[in-house]
Amino acid sequence: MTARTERRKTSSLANPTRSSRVTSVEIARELGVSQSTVSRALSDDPRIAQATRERVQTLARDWGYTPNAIARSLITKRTNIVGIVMNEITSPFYPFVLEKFSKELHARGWRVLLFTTDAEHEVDDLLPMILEYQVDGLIVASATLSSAMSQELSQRGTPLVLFNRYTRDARVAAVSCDNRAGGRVVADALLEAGHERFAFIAGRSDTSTSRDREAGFLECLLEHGVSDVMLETGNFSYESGFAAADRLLALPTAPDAMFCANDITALGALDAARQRGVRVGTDLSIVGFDDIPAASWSGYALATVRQPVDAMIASSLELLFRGIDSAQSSLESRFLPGELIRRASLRDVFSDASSNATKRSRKAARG
Amino acid sequence: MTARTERRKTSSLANPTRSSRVTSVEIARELGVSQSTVSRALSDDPRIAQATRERVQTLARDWGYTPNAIARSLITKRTNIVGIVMNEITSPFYPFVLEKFSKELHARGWRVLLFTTDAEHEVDDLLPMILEYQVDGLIVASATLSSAMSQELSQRGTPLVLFNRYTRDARVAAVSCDNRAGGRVVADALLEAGHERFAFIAGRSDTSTSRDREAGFLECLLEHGVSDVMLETGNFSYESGFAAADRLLALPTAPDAMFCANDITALGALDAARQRGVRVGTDLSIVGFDDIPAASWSGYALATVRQPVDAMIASSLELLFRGIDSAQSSLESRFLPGELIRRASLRDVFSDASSNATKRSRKAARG
DNA sequence: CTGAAAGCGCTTACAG
DNA sequence: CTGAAAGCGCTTACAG
Repeated sequence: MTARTERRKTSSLANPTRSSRVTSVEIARELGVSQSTVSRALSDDPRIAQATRERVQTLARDWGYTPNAIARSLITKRTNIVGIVMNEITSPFYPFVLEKFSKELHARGWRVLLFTTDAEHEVDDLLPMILEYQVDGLIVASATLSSAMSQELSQRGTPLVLFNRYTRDARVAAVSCDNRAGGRVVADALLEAGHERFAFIAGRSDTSTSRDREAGFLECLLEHGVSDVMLETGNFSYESGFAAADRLLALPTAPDAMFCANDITALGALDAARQRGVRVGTDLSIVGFDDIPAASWSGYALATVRQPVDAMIASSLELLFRGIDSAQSSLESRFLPGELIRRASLRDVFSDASSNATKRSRKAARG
Repeated sequence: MTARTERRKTSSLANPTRSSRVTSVEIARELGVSQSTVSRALSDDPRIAQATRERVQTLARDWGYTPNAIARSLITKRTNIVGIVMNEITSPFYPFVLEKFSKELHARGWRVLLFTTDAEHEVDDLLPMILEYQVDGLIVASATLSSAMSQELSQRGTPLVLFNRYTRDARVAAVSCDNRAGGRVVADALLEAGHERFAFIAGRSDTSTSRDREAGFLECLLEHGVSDVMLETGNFSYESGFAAADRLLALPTAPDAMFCANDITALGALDAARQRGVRVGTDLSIVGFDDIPAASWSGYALATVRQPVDAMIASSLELLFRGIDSAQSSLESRFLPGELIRRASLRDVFSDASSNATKRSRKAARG
């Protein structure tokens, strides 16, 4: 009792003269045991005597001992660090992705080393610095790397998962929203609402997300006999959506339905329409993609395709950890379906504006 | 020439039988030099002969050698890792903060270990896991930690900088937007525009940001004889801003000027006003805080106080690195001034609605 | 200009 | 149940 009280007095907080970082050797010396015993006691090795374990753990707590993960990593050859490379982190959708990855990984005892890029193909250049830190796995979100680099990773036994990107290379694991199917769902909904003049406002054309959403949209329209779709190109920004919609609505035969490559673009389009006095949700339907918070703001009420973020994260981590645990990566590409969220910017099927005739013919065509 | 060609053939990419991670020892063995020489050649030690340096560097490149930063960290007692703890990472302002910290740190050769929280005071619990990884410095954004924990950090010699928070504790470095001054600037602008019935919509009341913005606002109004300010409490969300503004505008004597604790709240308030047919920027001025991208969208044109993000980041890193380089933290609190961004949601001083009489009396009072 | 050696702080067979 | 020892992959005095 007295002894313990005394030890508490020499705790790192109370005794600034002691070395600022306690090591297991110091604990061992103080207790007259070996350093191995300290290590084992702290990792709850069952072979250590109950009494010893308690003495060690108590002193460790009192002295504010923190195990050195760097030293541990060196000997175990495992850092418990996952690298996350994130492109366009400031685009509204990705902070949620990052937060969820971070939460999930922390909950499982993993740490996140973060790298940000603002160009899709910067990843290759970042890779050396990432690898220096011996990450046990790597997630690349909204960007890709060369196949030389992904080979380098598999060489080293560092699993990689692409998030919202994929490659033709079958040796890369990837999880993505099914953007093509999402585009189809939107086309279906717009056709069902009786629309006839369609437009697509693209994001950056070098992204598979935008291209696949467009492809699915056009493909489905074509299957329903619509081959003439107005195309505008934006860059995923509000301003580009605004400008593109403005150009479209100035046309002699303006579209009555717009699908935008992402929500931000759609919000810009929506404001452009409003500013021109076009009644969104009646004269014009606008649908976005992502379901960012602003889409559900009552000022917008933007219909959109919600990305299944939670499932995408879970899937990514499953693939990643399968690679980490088994040394044998499982190189699937997974495409998870988005969900159409109907809001006021999408004309209702039963509204006056969508003629009953049109509706019936669609139903017949489908049935 | 032949020799070099041959070596290239044994590169890690071409030779899958070799160990997946090359070490300096393997390079040394291959070249018949000591491991110390390899280490020195790779770090461009001037004492190494030019020829040796080149042989080493060439083989390292060909074999895809990546130095092990974990091993280096262990011996140098420096990880070159900065921990960033970020609260409310999905609030639109913080992704920009994180991106800039990340960019700046990478540019200087530092890495970022990311931790996210969704409660202000979670940081204490995270600290042990952060410290295990021997971060050389710690940035805590939009959250605080107990003084026991900040003492623990200074004990260990790990510099800490609070971002957008501060403590009474003079032993903690902190960089924040001058929220109080920002609140004053808004009060000034609203008074100048001739407003008379003021409201403040708070964010979470446990945050210094919201409290300081409110304090500056009320203080300045009081100095100009306005003591009766309507107060509503939100939680920094769009919905809470919408609801609060809706309540305010339902009052018999509704406010003609609203200051909101952040932009998101203000956007909600703005939409609530519109929905009630209130002409924002004429009958009612609304001012936010942050200057997130949506504030400048033409659909909103929200006046706001722009946080000087770049300067805040630069300042934080300056304090952090001063602590890292000198082992003697410099424990300043810095408050950087925000800038009022006038947009359409703020009634113009010279508009009809702000009576000349009012304007003159303000000017006289100030002159 | 180069090498042999110590050592960072741990984990983990191996031996008792 | 515990300890002595090896070793992870580097950096860096120290010596020549």
